[in-house]
Amino acid sequence: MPTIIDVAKKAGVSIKTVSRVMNNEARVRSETRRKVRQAMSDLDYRPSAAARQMRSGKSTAIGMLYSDPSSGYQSQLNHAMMQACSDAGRYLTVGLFDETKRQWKRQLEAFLDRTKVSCMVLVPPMCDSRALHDCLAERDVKYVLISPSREKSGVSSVAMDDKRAAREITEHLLQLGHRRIGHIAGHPDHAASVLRRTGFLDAMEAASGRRGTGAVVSEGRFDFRRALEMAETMLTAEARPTAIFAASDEMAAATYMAAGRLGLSVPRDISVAGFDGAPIAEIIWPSLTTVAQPYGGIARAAVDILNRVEPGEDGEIHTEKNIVPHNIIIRNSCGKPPRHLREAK
Amino acid sequence: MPTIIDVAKKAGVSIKTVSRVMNNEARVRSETRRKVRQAMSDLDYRPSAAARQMRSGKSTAIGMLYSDPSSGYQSQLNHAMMQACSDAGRYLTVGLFDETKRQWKRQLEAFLDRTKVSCMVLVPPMCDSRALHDCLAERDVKYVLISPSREKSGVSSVAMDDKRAAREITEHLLQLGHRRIGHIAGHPDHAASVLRRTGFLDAMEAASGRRGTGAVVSEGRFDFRRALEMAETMLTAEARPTAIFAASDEMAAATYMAAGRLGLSVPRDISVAGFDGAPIAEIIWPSLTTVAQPYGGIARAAVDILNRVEPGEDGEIHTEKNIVPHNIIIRNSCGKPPRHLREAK
DNA sequence: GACAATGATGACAAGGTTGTCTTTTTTTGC
DNA sequence: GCAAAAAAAGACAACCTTGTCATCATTGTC
Repeated sequence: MPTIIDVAKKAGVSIKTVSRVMNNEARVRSETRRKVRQAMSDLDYRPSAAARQMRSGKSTAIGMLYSDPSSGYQSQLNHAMMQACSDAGRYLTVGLFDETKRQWKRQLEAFLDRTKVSCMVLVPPMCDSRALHDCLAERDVKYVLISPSREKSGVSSVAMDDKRAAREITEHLLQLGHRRIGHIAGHPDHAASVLRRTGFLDAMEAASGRRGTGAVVSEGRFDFRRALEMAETMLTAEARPTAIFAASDEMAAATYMAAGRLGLSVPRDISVAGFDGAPIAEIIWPSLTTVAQPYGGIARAAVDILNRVEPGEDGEIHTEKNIVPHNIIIRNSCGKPPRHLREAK
Repeated sequence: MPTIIDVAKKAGVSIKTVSRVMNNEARVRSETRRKVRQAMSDLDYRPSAAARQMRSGKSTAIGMLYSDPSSGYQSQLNHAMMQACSDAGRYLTVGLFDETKRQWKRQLEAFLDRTKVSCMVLVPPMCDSRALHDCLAERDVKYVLISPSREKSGVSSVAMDDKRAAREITEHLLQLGHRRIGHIAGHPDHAASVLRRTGFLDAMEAASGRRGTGAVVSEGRFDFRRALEMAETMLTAEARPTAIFAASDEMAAATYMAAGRLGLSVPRDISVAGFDGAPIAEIIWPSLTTVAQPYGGIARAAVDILNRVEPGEDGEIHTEKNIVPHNIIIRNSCGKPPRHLREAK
């Protein structure tokens, strides 16, 4: 493996100059810079993370805390972050973190001491903890929030537009001819749940001209069993909806099960749409129309922001709120409403 | 943060001696060893990973390759490994790895060069790739296999006993009074599928006295839709089974759905058991009786082996095949067979 | 044309650990 | 009780990078 010394020899400069070029310091002639860059790529040189960390006391890795292993959201994001870091030539260091425990602060400090990370990505629900923010600020760690419930001044964030996605998938159902649509909402404490519900209601209002018309909302709270009950209630009601939009793919799967119990076929008798783009959406049958969370885009944006944060570093951090575009994935779970239930426009 | 120098001063010895104690080298008097250990814990000293890596050119982290992000198995194991490493005071460095791509070897070498890991954990399906083994051996990387299809001499492995677990959960169904039991098997290429099917058939044979009696096996191949079809076929057959044991929790969920469509209630009309202990098993309703893969135990055992491999290192590696005990989780998806379908003992 | 100011580059130390070699202490054998 | 051998402990360099300070070259000013 070539070292900085090899590069310096090859470029005919001192090692310090190579260091300057690597770190984008000023005061290097562009001609020299070019020579050094050339030598670096010729030798396929990669700086030693260990040596850098030793000198500066900081790791170049990006830190990420991870609380709930069973959460599909966190593991998907984890994977996307690994990919994004890898693509950007950086590393991801994940730490297990239980924010509900008393000693969370010690746990966090141990993580920071051991890994020496100087920049982090905060995911829900940790990204909303004020105490966590304070702790990181105190130790001078830069961070980016992913899908926070509320923005924080001076801190960049990355998120998808939940409200708009919910509106769009509802519009898809409306376009198919559905006029009476149920929504199984997530847990009201999650910011995303509220946004999705609002997007749904907005679309219904735009279609009917009046808020609430044709919309049936119940709280599934991201809980399979509860969603199962809610869906059963909806589907046995007098004027049952012809489509159900669930705020998560799991709850959509529960809706499938409720439909199955009642002898209703998806999508012939009842259309179902989900949200998340979870693996289960592809797995279950018929495959589920859903909103794919742009995990990859979110992760790339987060890494990108952290990459740009470093160089400036003179206090003037450019804060941004990044909205990553999502995708509606049309699969086989939505069709036209059954003829006898179609309402006049 | 205290350094090795602080420890040496506190213990009244040279830094080299502290280093010797840390690395469990011979030639240190037990009295001295004690003093140093005391000083280390008094100061809450942690060696700097960066400095160590710089000196030795090797990272102390444990490497792990990760291919399929949507695989619940891999993400569960990933989490368990993080936990186990954290408990053992080590780090986990994961790399994304696509063994189907042509340039997998370059990808692997880049991973090794960049991370400098000297010991790794190989998970299915990578752990069965002979080429991968050769590549690691060539670069002198120690590794442990997790649930390999076949053992490799000179390499330790960790696994659960799939056959026995399948036998046990089948026995549970037999004890409840079921005599005609269906099995939806996994993909025949997976070693685990074959073991689970064998365990099932063994239990059925032990109960009935003849191989195959009362057993209905079909191949679900770990595919939701296929499992749905298989379950439907089983449940509409003339002499339908009163219980179905699926080789994965997902396929068990498909069985729930098939039952729902046919108007059968779980567990009143049909008992269902799964395998894996996936999050979905807790989520769906009724909650699923299943075999919990001992992810935590497997990860701990793997880390443990790697911890012990290092010190010896004098060629004589103690190879072991480690079987980690599993747990059958009894939930609410299995009951007695419906009265009219019970057969005489 | 001499001097200062600025820009570009280099020499060297430091950071925490371990390998090599050396020195000191203890044990063994007579 | 002494020499030799073995065990225990230490001194010092090396690993690769970056910060500090010094040096050299160029430009601008009077």
